[in-house]
Amino acid sequence: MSLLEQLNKVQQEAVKQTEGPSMIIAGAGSGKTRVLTYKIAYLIEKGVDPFQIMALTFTNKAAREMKARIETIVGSTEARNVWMGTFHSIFARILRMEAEKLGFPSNFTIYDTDDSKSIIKKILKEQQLDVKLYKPNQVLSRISSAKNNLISHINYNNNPELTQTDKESGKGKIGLIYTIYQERLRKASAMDFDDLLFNTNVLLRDFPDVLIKYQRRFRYFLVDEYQDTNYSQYLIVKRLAAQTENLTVVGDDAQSIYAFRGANIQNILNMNKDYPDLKTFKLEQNYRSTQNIVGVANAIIKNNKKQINKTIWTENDKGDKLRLISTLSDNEEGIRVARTIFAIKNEEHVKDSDFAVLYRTNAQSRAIEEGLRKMNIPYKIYGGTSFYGRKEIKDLLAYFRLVVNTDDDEALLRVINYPKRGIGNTTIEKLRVEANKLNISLWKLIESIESSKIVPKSTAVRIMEFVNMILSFKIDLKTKNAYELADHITKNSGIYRHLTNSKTEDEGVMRFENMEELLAGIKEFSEMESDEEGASSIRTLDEFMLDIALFTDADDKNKDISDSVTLMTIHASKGLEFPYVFIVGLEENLFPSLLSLNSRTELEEERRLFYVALTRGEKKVFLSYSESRYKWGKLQFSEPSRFLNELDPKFIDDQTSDMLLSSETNMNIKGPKKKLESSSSVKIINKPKAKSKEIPLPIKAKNLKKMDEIKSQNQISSNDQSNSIMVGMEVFHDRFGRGKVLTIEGEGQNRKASVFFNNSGTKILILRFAKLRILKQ
DNA sequence: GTATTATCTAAGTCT
DNA sequence: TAGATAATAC
Repeated sequence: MSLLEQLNKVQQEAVKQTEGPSMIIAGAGSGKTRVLTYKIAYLIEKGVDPFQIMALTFTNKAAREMKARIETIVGSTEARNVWMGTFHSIFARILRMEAEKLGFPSNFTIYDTDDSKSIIKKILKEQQLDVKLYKPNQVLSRISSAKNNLISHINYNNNPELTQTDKESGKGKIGLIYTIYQERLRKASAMDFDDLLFNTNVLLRDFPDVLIKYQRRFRYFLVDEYQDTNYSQYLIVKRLAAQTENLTVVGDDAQSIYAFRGANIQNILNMNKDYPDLKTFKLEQNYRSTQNIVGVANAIIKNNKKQINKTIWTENDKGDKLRLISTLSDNEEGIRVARTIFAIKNEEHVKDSDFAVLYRTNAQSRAIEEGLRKMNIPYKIYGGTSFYGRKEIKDLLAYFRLVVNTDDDEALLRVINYPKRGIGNTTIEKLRVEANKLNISLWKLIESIESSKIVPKSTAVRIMEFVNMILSFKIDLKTKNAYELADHITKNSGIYRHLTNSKTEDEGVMRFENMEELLAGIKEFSEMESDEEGASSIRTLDEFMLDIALFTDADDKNKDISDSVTLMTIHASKGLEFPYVFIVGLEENLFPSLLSLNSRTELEEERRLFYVALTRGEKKVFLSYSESRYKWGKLQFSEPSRFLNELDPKFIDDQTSDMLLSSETNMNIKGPKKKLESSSSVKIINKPKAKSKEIPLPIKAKNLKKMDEIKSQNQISSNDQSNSIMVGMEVFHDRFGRGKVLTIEGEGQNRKASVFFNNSGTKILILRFAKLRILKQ
């Protein structure tokens, strides 16, 4: 079978081991995804019904990619029937089908972290607890880890160990908060992320018939990134697979980086205890990276004590040594990264999308972004405030949520007075107190607000208008398609008018466009054919809302298409690969994080994180650190990361800037080291001074000053002809030779031309750097 | 009830 | 620095 021929020996054996429990320990870049997809394809070709296969991945993106790959092997009709997705999305789907058994409606809302946090804050207020002591994030993570270990609020309060710990830290009320929190979720017909897994366990534990149903339905289970599963996920898999034990888990203990979220590495280490006849396969050959990269990564991970013994090796080229970039400030770090990318692009003729910049924290993206913008290099950021995290998007989605599930208190509170309709804080507070007293959702209270005497009559009228509006939307839920209804809601709720009015300023324009983008997305969804069996012919808004809370930025399909540099956290980069990788911010207290230095386990997780980052690289890896960095608006000095000391010098090229620049750009950025150092050190010292000078200036003058700064920094070479180049001219480029200008874009610094060169095809050039000579006007 | 201003405090990673 | 919340004026 040709399928197997594309795999190495161990990979083949892993694929052919279809029956019974098996574990694949897959080193970084060893073709893990390949094995997983081929195994699924192999099962299907062997005659297994795709409906009987469940494949669990870590991200939606991974699921989508895997599905696409399987499609190319077995065809789309077969591939589409495999149940493939994240734990959260797959089990949300099952929970919706079985919801009433647990006392939930099938259209329950999934609360995201913001919703959860806002509930916690309200509870703290009601209970008059100190927000500084009970930090919402901490409370939430305590609750979350309880849930991930399947400790219900009842068990929590009955667990002396847990309650004792809370008391000792002065937070004895966490158990109570947990209880109230769960009540609120229940009242709102909502589940948070952890509940999706927790309640799946409850379902499979308390309803044997349901368990049997799914055990019969699914005969083959495959779990990707098994090292990052938590107890809750582990138990779901164990329960479902108990019947056939046709379970394949794939993972790499060296890449376990989600312990903070409850991931338990024991799940992988103890596999053979749960399954005595477990077959284990080790994939140790790396197909991704150069020998140098593999060598560095191996040396780094050796510093960790706990790990499964394995040796990653590669037949790939030796490759270049890893390069170290050292800068004086975070801004300079951004510029240096950008310049290096620019130089490599020119030198090696590679795409923007061949580059990734990886960092430990999202906050680091800004300096990098600035650098890239200055060099006109397109980039896309994954994570951070995602599209769905934007205020205007959340507001609009809140309307949709409320229409789907009127008990969704968080959604209601978001929109009851947005846009303003005269229902202010005092009223809302009254309603909340009353609803809590009656133990009902806000909607149930306001539905019959007229007959109660909670608020003055004029306010009650306004509330009724709101209620009727939502009800009028709800009528159309099953008759209109998602887009028609979404559009209708947007226009009739006042949101459309509100955003149109705010369009006068730059930020307003963006919000308006975001709204349009969301609607466009819903339109696309409405026109898509449903792949559910027996689904009705129209795709409705409640279908669209099903797992919208589970979508993240990384799932944005549009991002995959554009040719641009990728910026993301190392966590988000897991499973991905790029020819050129920059790992930035390698400084003590940043990477490893200050918060990880208390324990060996946490430090080892940071080191695994570094390992993951290194092993993303295919051809070249750059490591950068800065001697100072802005944190909380203040300049902080930093020392190089301890991880840099762990690097084996024989893999490292420690000549910083000069080596990085190609001859071509070198001409433009002549003597960069000296210039940069002096200019940036001046910048650091001057920063506070400049600031105090700036304060009295009116805003406009301040902006002008900033523009000047940017301009002067960007004045790398004053190329005289660059502005006189026009479409149609014949030009000469030092490297590409003779060419013809096809189009011109941008102004001044940003002026770009696409030029067709006789020898090397069409190139987009930034005129400021390209040094084109005009041959013929 | 709403708009504007002042003050506080937070940034660790994600479904 | 920036977003969230509290305080203040209208």
